[in-house]
Amino acid sequence: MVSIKDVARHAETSFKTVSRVINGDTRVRPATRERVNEAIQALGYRPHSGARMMRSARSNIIGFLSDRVTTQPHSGDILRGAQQMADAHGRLLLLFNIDAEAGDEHRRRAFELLMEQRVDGLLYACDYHRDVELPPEMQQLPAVLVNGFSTTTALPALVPDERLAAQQATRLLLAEGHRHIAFLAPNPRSVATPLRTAGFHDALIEAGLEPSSQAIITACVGTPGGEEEYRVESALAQLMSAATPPTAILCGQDRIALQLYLALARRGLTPGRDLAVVSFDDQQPISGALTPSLTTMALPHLEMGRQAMTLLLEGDPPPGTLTIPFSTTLGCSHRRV
Amino acid sequence: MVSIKDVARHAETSFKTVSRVINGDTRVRPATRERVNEAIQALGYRPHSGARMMRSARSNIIGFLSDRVTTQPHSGDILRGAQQMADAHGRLLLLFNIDAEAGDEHRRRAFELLMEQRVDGLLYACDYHRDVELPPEMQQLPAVLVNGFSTTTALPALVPDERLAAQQATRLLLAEGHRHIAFLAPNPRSVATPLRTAGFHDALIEAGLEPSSQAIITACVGTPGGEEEYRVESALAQLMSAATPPTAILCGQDRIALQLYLALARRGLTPGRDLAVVSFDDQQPISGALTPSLTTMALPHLEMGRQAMTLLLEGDPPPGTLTIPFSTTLGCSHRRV
DNA sequence: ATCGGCTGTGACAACGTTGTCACGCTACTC
DNA sequence: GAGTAGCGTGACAACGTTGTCACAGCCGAT
Repeated sequence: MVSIKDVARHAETSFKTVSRVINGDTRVRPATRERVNEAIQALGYRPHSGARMMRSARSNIIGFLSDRVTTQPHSGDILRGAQQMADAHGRLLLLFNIDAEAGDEHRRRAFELLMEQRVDGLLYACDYHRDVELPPEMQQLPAVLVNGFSTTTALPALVPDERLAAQQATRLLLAEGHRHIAFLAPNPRSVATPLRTAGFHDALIEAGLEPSSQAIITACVGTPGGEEEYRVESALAQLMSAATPPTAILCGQDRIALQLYLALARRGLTPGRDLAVVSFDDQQPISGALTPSLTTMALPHLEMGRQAMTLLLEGDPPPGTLTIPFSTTLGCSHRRV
Repeated sequence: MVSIKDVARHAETSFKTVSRVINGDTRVRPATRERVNEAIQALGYRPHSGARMMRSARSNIIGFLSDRVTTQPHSGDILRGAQQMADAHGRLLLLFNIDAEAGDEHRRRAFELLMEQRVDGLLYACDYHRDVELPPEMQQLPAVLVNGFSTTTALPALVPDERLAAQQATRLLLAEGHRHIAFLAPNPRSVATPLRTAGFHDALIEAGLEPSSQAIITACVGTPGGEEEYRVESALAQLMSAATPPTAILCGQDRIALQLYLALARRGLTPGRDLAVVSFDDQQPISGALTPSLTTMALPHLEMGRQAMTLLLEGDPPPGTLTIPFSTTLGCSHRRV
């Protein structure tokens, strides 16, 4: 491998001057600088990050520890956002993904390996919004938690603003004139569920409606096997047979919306025409394929990844949880009946 | 930061002996080894990868250059698989994701940055199965291409076996007794489309059927805007109004299957009961939410990631393209009418 | 003419680690 | 009892880079 000394020899100067050129030191005569740059080109010289690291005690590498990320579809957007901002700051991302099956000691080892690489900071990303128990040693370096929060550690954390999103989604339906809105709630064990329910309530109260008069049905439950089971067909049957059936349905997840689309189709009903539908998540494979197009609150995964990295690199992030708003993906499904 | 010399001082030995202990050299007296290990624990010593790198000219890091991976849902499984095997071999993954918007010079820079980190090898992952133009400098180090192939470079490559998968999927339907099978083909501009079509033909011929008598309809076309447009509703109408309507439909993509489910529901038809349906990809958000459960040929993304990394680390992979079989996700939708 | 400061350059040490070589000690062979 | 082999250990150099310091040459101010 060609080193800085080879370049110096080729450019007929000292290797120190080459170092200066590489690091943009202004105190190099233009002619010398030119010679050095030519030599670098000619020899295909690449600075050795290891040696740099040793001298400067910085690696320009950020560790990305992901807790089952990429298991859930599209949560990889966190990674993508983080990568974008890391790149913008001239950093690289060292990835370590912990699979669901892996135990705590695996996570500890992952952390250890990243530390050996002398990463300058750490992002810890969760696959879905949840409370995560972090090993205390994680406080040894600047770290930001993404898509999760930690009650045991005082780390800055970024989570999606579930409550606000639910409020916004409900407002969309209220603005279309709906007064009977049902909520098909996701898995009650999910952190997001009570928050989305609360946001639903917020909007109703704001509109002068009585939350208790609106139907909330749990449409997804976890099975003992860890799988999730959906009960949308029966929920819809229950809703439609009520004294005053809803004219709009807020789905707690795109998967629920998908099932609702199917259940409606079986009844000869079309979302956005016979019944308004709004959903959460904006999972592309679903939201991009449903017709009529689904109006859904898009999880800000990309944005969280970007902001987390920015926070880590620019800010001196205060401990505490920051909420990031969803964005609204407007389709036709929420339109006025 | 605590160094090897601090450990040596604490263990009352030379720093060289500490180095031996760390590197598992057997020629260290057990008592000494014990002392050293205690010192390492006590001081929280972590070897400095940069220094190691400099001495050994190896980084134990594999570069993962991804061409828009994580843009497509679930292609992140390639990353996950690669990570699994890298970990199993004691390597770390340095990620660089190139977004769709980015130009060629961005990719070149990404490569350059990975080289500066002295990665021991490189995985180049595509978001979907396609031909990819690679910069020639990529041949400077061991590299494997995943989910794509390169006609301009002689690199080992791994791609999903589209043709075989289509044949297997079709066989499933034939085994259920179907003799009239339609194929709703994906975007004709996709590399997978002709291969899946060929596999469909293979199975028909194998079963003594005349391919030309089976309907093939393109159900997805690219729009000038880069988006994809689905035409499943009209395709189904066309199929069902034919003289001999199909009793089974092979969908070229899960997204098509999703639309087919909806179109069938509108007609009061149920997949797996009134009409057999088999699909490709196994995109979790769709395949996990459709009822009746979808029978679909699962893209071997995880497996490709694993094998690519294994090839890179263990084998001396020969140039050329290797095909990896899909796995079959059995649902109810392919069942006998 | 002398001095002080600025500019461009280079010599040298240091970062933390591993490879090479050599040393002293023990245990075995003849 | 001398020679030899091997084991455990340490001294030292080297990896490629940057930080510190010094020096030579030039300029303008005194």
